[in-house]
Amino acid sequence: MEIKTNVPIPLLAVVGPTASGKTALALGLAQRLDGEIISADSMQIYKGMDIATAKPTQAEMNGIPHHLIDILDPGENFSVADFLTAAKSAISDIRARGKLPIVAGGTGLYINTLVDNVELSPMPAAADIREELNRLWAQKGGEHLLQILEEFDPTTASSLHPNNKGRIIRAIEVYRQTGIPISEHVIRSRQTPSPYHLVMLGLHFADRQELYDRINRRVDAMIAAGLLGEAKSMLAKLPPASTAAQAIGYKELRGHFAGTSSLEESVEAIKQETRRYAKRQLTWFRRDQRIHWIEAGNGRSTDAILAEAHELIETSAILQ
RNA sequence: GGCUCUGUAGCUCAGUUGGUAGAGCAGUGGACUGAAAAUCCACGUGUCGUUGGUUCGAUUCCGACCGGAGCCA
Repeated sequence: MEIKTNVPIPLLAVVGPTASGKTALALGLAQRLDGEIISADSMQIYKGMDIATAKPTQAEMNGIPHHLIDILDPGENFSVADFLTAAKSAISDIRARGKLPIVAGGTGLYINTLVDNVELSPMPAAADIREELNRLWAQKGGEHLLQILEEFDPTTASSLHPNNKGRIIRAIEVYRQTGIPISEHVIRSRQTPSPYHLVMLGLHFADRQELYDRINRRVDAMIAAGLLGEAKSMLAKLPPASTAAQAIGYKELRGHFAGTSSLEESVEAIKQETRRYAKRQLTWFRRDQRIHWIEAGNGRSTDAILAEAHELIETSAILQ
């Protein structure tokens, strides 16, 4: 759905690592600014994945409309492209209602693709090509596929490491389907300027350990809230390769359910994987100079964070 | 109290026939365009327990001391 207007669309983005308090901040802002929330989270998309994804409950949502949460069954596939379509459509609906769209979430790729107004070119699924390339990978290895890629897309080939199977295969797949190198697609996708009057807020922790402590505590709380049961029933019905089965909090419990590792070990693994995930998110968001970082640690209250965020938004004048 | 073993990176441990040391894990930094909670890359200086001695040179050999473990009393 195209948004036809020359007037910039106000858009608020709330980003940060997992367990940093994005949900609470986005909710507070939605209440104050008459907004609606668009979740940019690759796992909260799925129904039933509630505890592991720290999805806000109906009560916590407090009447604020949330978009892109619980829209798919866990076995279904989803991608950035699907996110982009759905998020744009949500924005235009929210605008039509005269409300402020607030995109909040930890999936950096989703956030950036939306906020930068990336236009992905049509790309039909090509399971057969992918399968063939996977076979070739198994037979001849990454160097060989990289050489193939080099022939028609040296730019991408030189930026990929031979071990990076997924990206190499994807790059070849794109060229085979469209006749255009993926590096060229990337350039074309960025030609339309962003229609948004954007304010990006990021939650920051001066002390990394404080974030990690929050993560550790949240995992314990998830266990207390029944993560084991949720994980068991999800894993039972999901194909191991599905996106949903890769959620942190499920895959680490496989060993426990199989009896090959103790519950304690599995819980430690969840904590560790969550910390690593947070670190990757920090790397992703750190490079974005547009983000206004708000200190969320050092014992700052939700109200203080909210007040600072509110002030930043007012000075940005996006709500004119 | 005696004997034996042991003390090296945040952790578990290698190693140096004497020339100041390296793996795994943890951790840190980075990349990222249809699976992104995924995937991939890079990064190892540490009073070699302390202190004396021998030596051109000691983390390495010897002594004492301080931790830890075990056995005997």
